[in-house]
Amino acid sequence: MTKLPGKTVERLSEYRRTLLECLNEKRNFIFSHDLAARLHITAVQVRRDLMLIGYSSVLRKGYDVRELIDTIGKIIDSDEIMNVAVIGIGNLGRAVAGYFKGKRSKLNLVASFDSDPQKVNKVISGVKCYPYSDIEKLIQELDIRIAILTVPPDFAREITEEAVRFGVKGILNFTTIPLNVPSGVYLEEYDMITSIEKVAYFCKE
Amino acid sequence: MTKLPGKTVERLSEYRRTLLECLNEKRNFIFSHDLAARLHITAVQVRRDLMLIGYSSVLRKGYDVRELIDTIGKIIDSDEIMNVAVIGIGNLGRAVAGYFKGKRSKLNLVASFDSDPQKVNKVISGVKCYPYSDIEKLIQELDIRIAILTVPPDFAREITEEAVRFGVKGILNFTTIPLNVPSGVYLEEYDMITSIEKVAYFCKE
DNA sequence: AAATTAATGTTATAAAAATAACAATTGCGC
DNA sequence: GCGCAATTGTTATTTTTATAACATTAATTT
Repeated sequence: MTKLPGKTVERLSEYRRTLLECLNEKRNFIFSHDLAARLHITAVQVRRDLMLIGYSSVLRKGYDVRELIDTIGKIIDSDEIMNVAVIGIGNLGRAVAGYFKGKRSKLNLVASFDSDPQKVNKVISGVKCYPYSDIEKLIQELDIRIAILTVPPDFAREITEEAVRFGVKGILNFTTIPLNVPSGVYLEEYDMITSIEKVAYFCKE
Repeated sequence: MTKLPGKTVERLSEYRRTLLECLNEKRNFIFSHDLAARLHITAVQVRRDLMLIGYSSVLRKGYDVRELIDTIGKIIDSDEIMNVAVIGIGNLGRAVAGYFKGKRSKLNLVASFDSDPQKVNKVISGVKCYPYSDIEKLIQELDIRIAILTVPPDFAREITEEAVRFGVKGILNFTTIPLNVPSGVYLEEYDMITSIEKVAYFCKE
């Protein structure tokens, strides 16, 4: 299938998590407008996204929750497990690592990296921390495909360059340093300061 | 001035930080294409954004860095200092609080809140932590306008409801719980899990 | 069983955002 | 001064994203 719009992918991720909550509540069917209401979007948006992934419900009693979870998984998950590393295990790195704990999914957090000798070789937030000098070896041995970058700004560029060189295919950049990566590597940037300043702008006056 | 597009506001925040770096490097003028290159966007995008804020350089030796910093400030900053609180001072809350440290800007981090008695009444990541029971009093006394929400998911809804009731005007939601707020309150949601799953989707195959 | 209701999938339209096109201005070299 | 190159500000176009419109289908009511 040709690649979906970025925004649709984001929402599919949200739909799935909402649907998993539904299962917890023993809800096996859900209408488009219910799903929409939980996420504060419109029912049309939901139906349009599901159209794009080719899902359709036979019944008119809403979507089959389990079935939809599976369908979304087939679209947005990779076939095999994809390994992830957190680079920089400070406060932010630990927060991110925490999200993986106890979750079984296609995304597997297999390592973290840090320069601090106090952290190296310890298990932090559920994942073992390695020194930066091991990055080459471990990206290859553990088949790490995704790097989550939570290092201090000054390290961001060189660490990225290494990670990409040794085979990482996707980067989620939480540093304030804009990165550039070769084509074939997907980069998603998230800048907290920008988000905070945006909130400030839109709530002033 | 009528409100700018959200994406433009985000970029203005990034422009300003890049320009501040320029000042550190003793660069007093910068071309649109230089600024663009540093952020990995196009020069046209830069010029269009600056057009929207009505900035224009008289010289053809690039933009006056200092002047542009000021101009952007006039647009995206509020007139008076705006006070901010971090709600939930776990790993993520501390990471966010850390960004404010030592930065003098129109955004002032004045408090954090947490339920943990170990944290309450201590200074953590440069900001004093208060118990949730003080939220009403402190939002009013300290004139807190912006809340950054980094609490465990189960608390998100009720804390938000309180914060809004007591006068908060902007919320940056880092929890995975979708919030809804009355009109007049600006809400920006950021979902790390979604970002990670998005990276996984776009870098597979 | 026909009419009504409620939900869906899809096409059409609108709004937002990014990109391209281009005229206008300035600095510079000659 | 004059022409050339570089850079800008702005309008026009394209692309992306969201919303609206609507025909269709299954359940429900009468």
